[in-house]
Amino acid sequence: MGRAPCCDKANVKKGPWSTEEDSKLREYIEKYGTGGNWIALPQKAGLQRCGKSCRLRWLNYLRPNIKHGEFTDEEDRIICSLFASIGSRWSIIAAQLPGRTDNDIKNYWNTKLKKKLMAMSMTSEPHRKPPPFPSSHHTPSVSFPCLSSLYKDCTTYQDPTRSFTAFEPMSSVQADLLNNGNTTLATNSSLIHTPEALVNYMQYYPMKENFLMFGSESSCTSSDGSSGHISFGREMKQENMSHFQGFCATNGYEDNHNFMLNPGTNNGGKNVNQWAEKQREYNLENDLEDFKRLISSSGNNCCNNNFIDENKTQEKVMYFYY
DNA sequence: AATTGAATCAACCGCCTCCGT
DNA sequence: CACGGAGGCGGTTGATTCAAT
Repeated sequence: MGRAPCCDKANVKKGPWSTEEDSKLREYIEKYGTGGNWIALPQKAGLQRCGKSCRLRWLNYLRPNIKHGEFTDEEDRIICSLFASIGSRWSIIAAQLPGRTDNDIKNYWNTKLKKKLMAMSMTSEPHRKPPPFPSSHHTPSVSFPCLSSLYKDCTTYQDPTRSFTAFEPMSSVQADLLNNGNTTLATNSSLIHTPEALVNYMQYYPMKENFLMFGSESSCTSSDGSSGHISFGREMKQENMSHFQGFCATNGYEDNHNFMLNPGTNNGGKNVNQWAEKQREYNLENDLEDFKRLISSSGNNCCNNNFIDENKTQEKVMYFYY
């Protein structure tokens, strides 16, 4: 037996809203508010609609200050940046764009922006190949000295075309992004911060579910793990953390932060890194406030936010996947 | 002008989370 | 702690509009 429906499906109207219905709903809410009870609202307002439908209509269309029409370049940039940082958390993205609804942004992304970015990428760099696997002569130009040592560990890399096997593809993405010639990459909290970088990433290394990267592309503290911040990917639940493998690249592998993995041992040419310590710090589920701060700091120099200790120079990046 | 396929976007569905009991 | 109801969310659908032929 399934859950009880939220309303009497037989007696509610579905489909597009008429102007009369819109008027009724708008007038009622302007006069009485929602009363904190959407389920009861349609009856009170004289509407033969499901409460959820009323809520959706109000939030997405009728409420004041809703912005319709073309998205601006700035809005595009914000959407790209946040999508790269948090994935399809449309309500959170919408919260950063006054007047825009999650539904709007979702539709815009799915129907236009994604294609726009792809087209932009293909037009600007039609010859572009997947980022080559980095070698010792392919050291990132932006301050990321740790990557050179990281590359040395990537000896098992076999197929540069697809998939996140071991650690290497992600590091090549990282290197490519950093070599993208885009200065914002080095200063903002989101590594994939520009449309071009995002497209480049998506094109060759499609986003995997449950992928998350910790760390900073810029200076970070090294002693307590407090500098690590979510740079890219999606949330992961704490109960899944034990299934993660990953690595940590720092200037000194001896570090053992509470959110870090122990450095991988070389096992027949393969890195075998194990989740080693506490897992709490950067779980989006648990740290919504930190996460919000991260979002709100997007676009600011990372040294000004709470996640970065500007006095420390050691750099690190962590990738986790499963 | 008619047809057809693509694009758009409002709305729905079902799952998850939160909160009161 | 368990349960149930309501709100919230993201994915998907389908009607409508647009563009190409």
